Amino acid sequence: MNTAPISHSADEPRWLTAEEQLVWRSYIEAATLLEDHLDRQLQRDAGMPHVYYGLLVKLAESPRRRLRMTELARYAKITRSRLSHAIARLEKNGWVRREDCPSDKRGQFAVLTDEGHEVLRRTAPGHVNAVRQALFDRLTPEQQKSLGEIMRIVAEGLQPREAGADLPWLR
Amino acid sequence: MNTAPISHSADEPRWLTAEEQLVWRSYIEAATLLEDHLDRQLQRDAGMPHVYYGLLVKLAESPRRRLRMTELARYAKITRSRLSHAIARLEKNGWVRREDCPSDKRGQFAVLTDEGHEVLRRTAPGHVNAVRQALFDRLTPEQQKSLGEIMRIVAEGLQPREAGADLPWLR
DNA sequence: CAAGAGAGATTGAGAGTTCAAGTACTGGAG
DNA sequence: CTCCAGTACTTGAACTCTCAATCTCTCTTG
Repeated sequence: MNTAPISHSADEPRWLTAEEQLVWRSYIEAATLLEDHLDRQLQRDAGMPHVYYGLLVKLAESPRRRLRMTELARYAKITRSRLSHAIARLEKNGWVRREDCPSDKRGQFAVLTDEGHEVLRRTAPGHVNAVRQALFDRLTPEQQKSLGEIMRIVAEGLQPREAGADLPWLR
Repeated sequence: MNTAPISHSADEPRWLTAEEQLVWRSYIEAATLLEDHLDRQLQRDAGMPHVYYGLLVKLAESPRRRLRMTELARYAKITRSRLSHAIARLEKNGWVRREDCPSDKRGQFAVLTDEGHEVLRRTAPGHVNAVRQALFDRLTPEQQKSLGEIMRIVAEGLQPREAGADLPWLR
């Protein structure tokens, strides 16, 4: 049975094939479910959404537990605006503190407080466990490796671009 | 050099290995960047976030372009509450209309309007293009296949569970 | 058939995110 | 030194999402 010819004329979009649609659908579903799952887990056990938790982790891994706002935003792949709001909230919780940058009066450091570090220490095991259960425990080593490669490629493709706008790294 | 033995005692959490951390990091980054990218693309070109677009697509694919609220929520992997708010917004735009279910007075159908269908027709090419550019064009056929399998597994693992709470399918 | 458990959907308030605009400062060109 | 384009960060408003009710209706059970 011949269906319409696959002519990729200039304005005829290249629709997703049936297989591609399945892949895409699976991706969307898993990504949605996973993010929701982790958000719930962390909201319940640590009192913050997944993104916020990630910010604390980045800070904990940084020298002197501090990072410039822009840098932290870049690492976390979020906008500066979003980060400002997030840090404001975390500051209210006493988990992060802001500090002026001595060498650049415009600059701010986000600094993980001892209290913030303690929250991480207490909740990290539960979180790792959730990630394992949802992802790693279900995949073969080959699949894990493959997933890493794939996501690295995708992330790279959407990354930095040259500077510009409010989001040097986004678009 | 011997580091601490890898004893998985009951309360000692199984931390992620270095490789696992890299995979997880890549996943988070790619997922964040991708969702943001598509949200921007669709907000700009179609005037709605990615999730809302997905809702219209599901409706368009359904018989008589309609779906019960709960069913639509289940397909889209979101809570009923979220869906209610979303449909309210889409209704304001004139892209969706609600209809009572004749056989169950509690039930509601979300129905795609002609206007809604037209929005999809107009914006689908650009969206498919964005998805291709960000994902499919960068992956080999094997990687695409692999990604599909992986995400299917993950989604399945977080899926339904038995009935209960507000989210029969989410935990 | 009355009672009550449970399903289907919505609501409102609080929390988080986006977008566009604003403030404060830096660094290089003239 | 002065300008000023560009960088660093914040802000407020509009929008979206979550969570805990709430409301209506269905269905089972005694």
